[in-house]
Amino acid sequence: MRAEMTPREGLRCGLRERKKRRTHDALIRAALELCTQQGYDRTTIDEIAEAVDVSQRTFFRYFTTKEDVVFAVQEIVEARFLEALRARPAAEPPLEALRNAVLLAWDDLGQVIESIIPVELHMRTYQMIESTPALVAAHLRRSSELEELIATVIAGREGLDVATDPRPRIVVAAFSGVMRLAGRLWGEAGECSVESIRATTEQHLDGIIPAIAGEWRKTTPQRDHASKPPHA
Amino acid sequence: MRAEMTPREGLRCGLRERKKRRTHDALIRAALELCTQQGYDRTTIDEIAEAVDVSQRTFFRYFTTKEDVVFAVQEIVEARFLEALRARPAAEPPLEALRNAVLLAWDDLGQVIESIIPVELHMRTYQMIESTPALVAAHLRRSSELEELIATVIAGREGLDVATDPRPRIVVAAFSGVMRLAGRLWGEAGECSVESIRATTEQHLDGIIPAIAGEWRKTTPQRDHASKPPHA
DNA sequence: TTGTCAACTGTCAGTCACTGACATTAATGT
DNA sequence: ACATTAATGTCAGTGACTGACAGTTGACAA
Repeated sequence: MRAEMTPREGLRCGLRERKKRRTHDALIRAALELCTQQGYDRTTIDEIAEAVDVSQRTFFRYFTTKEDVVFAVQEIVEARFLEALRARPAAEPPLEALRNAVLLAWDDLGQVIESIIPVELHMRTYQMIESTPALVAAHLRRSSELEELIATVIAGREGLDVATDPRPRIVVAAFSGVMRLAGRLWGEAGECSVESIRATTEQHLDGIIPAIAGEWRKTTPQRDHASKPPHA
Repeated sequence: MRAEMTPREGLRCGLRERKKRRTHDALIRAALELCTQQGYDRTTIDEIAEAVDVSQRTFFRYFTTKEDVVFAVQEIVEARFLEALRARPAAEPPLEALRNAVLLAWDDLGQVIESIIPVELHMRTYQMIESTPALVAAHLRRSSELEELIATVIAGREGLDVATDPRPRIVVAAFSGVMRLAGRLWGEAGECSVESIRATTEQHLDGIIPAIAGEWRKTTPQRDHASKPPHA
């Protein structure tokens, strides 16, 4: 009985494992498809289970809550980000490493999740999350748990201990806050492409230092919003 | 039918209003007392309603969700903070204004909420929130809504528009992230006093700029954790 | 004071997320 | 082929929350 399940293991396993993985992914697909179409709270677990032709009870054996299935894919993306962060050269200062890791994670997001759901569905899911209060709450809580992991990685890079030095947690807190802001603005903009969220993310991350430094009245915003950069 | 209710209105009103306010406050007190004692999810709405001697249905006429009653007092504190922020001299740069406003808000917190519940109960509530996943989620969501208001105030101070300039939202995002971090660490520390949370808050806010600036290896942490400043 | 109106409340039935217990089915190793 | 074990289905139950309707009680005018 393991709720956790590294997506790319269980390849050399028996029929039982394959079947499990199939229903697992089918539940995700059905849930996201239904929820993005009719709305999260207008979609019942019974509907999702019925779409995959399993009992409601079985759904709850794969996902402990209704929210869980929505974030199943996010989990993979997060793992990817952490991986990218750990791979960053030690010379980069913390905020820069975070920035580069997250941009890299966006870049090869497609390959990672396409085997489970279409990327377009994942993007729609992201927007649904941002527009559903209950999911926003869950998303924020998950993010704050992720922050703890990130802070530990940053502390490791700098040879510090999160228990005695508050700085890792502080940068990560600032970083995560800005990440969420970017995600939210992207969701509101209605643009559904991976490029646009990448661009929004980059733009806001690069705005952190100037914004924190203060002295706004004597400087101009670090990016001109009227002239958007071309999508890479 | 108004769920919102400025706490200090309804003084010159009739018996009906007074009665309503009494049950409203009684529900808050009962809920917080029960939840902090036996835990949030081991406390049912029926229990709370029964403690105040009203029906479960009546509870839901005062608070739309079980979470709402937990955050009823927080709402007052938040309003207080916004008020303090608006009163900050225009000369202060954004982050400094935020810092000073939040510290002021902590200072006269006692007077504001003592009429509803004992401050000590409010502090215990804060810790309960931080140690209850469902409440952490709700708290984060509420905070993110508050962020939007704060960003507007900051933008107003600087003569900017949040729709065109991302900097207000960025500072606020960083600020809120750090605020939450401070609150969480305070909760884990077990210290239940107002002074200790004030001190933790101040310390972490003052760490933002140095932490963001990077170059950690060439500098020392801006505060020594071994020698705590005396409680004011 | 009394009667009418509107607001507040209680009761009841129902939905939905979620859980424990137990029986059933199906894959696995021998 | 058979015993073992994991996956699933069924069922009953809890707790948060909602709509509908009926009963009560303050407010206010006659």
